Amino acid sequence: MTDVNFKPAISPVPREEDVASNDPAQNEAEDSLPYDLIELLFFAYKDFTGDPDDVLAEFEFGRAHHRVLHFVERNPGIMVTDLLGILRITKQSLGRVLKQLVDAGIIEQREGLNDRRQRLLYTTERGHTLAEELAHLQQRRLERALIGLPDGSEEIVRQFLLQMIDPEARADIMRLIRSPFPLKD
Amino acid sequence: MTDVNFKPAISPVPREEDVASNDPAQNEAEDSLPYDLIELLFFAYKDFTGDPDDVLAEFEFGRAHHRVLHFVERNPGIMVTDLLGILRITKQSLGRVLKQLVDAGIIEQREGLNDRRQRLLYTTERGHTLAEELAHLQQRRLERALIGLPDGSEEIVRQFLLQMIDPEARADIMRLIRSPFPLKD
DNA sequence: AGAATTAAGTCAATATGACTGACGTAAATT
DNA sequence: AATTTACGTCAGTCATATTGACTTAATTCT
Repeated sequence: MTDVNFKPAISPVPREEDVASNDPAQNEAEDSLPYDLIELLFFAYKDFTGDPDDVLAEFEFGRAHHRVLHFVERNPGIMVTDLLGILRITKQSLGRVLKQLVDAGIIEQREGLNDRRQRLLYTTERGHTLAEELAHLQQRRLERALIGLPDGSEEIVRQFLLQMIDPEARADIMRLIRSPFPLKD
Repeated sequence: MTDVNFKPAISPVPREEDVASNDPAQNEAEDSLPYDLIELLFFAYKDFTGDPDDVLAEFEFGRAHHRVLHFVERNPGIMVTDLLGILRITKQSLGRVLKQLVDAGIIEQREGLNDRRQRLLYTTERGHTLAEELAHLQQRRLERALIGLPDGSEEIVRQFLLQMIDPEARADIMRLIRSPFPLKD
């Protein structure tokens, strides 16, 4: 395993296909769009989730707990099934995380009024406080990111993000985002 | 475990602190910024990484492989140490993923010319092709997300994303993003 | 020339968050 | 009465990350 032969490094030579044509218009066609946006999005998202991660680490919670807490906070009384649908994870994955949140007194389960099979999810006071703290961290970062940008930028960013989402999913997500209260009953 | 008592659900009642004042200006102060941007970003990023994930799954690779491939593609001849710095992961985490990429003929290691301890990283032809395919998927999604937005929106989004990143890290990332070639030598 | 540092890799153990598939129970619906 | 739904659970697996310690080889510092 130690006697692998490494070739000596070559000084990086542009690949044939990467050699730019002298006609700028021709390059635009293939390369018009921003390699750099890919990387900015990567780093931006990392820092965006980093703020909550730091707070949650003190509770020995991770990002999975944050997602659950967030959507329960935003959709009080949500059914387990609907939460699974939003997060696109399996019952088993949710199970462990949810149990820990309930045990920690962050989330509360209540029997459905009409349907006693349901265990509707609510944040406790403590959970509500934590959820707010985390949301504020992320809102502050979003505010900072919009500083100095021209009027209307927030709406542009909103539209941009919405159009990043698979078209089929947009309507559902729009509804989810606006609705203060559960999706079905 | 089965004999837990669930309280009956309460119909969700707004919390005291959440009851909106009749003065809209007062609400703006606390709640000015978009809860919905948080969620849009969550769903947008999920779909954004979903495209490459699907392709990579055919190779039995995951997102970790994508990140490594991407930054090697963009920084040919990068040192392992520098790659660790970019990804902010440990040597051990990188180790396994990198080995799999090398074994699969996606990434190539070459001994440094000046420093023979280095195993500089390059994509192979195959790796280059795969990296391009993945980048194009993401670029296409970014293009679609910018459709119908006013002129200058791309620059606004770029600025927004940059400002989402921790200020201390921005300069480094800017340099990384522009530089076609390694950071040090 | 010898000591210290750096680049890279490795071993071992662990944690988190996800997965599949199967099964069970209670309650609601048909 | 039969079927479906909501929820939970058991058992096993996988991918990606972690920490800490240690090794080897090569370079740099004094």
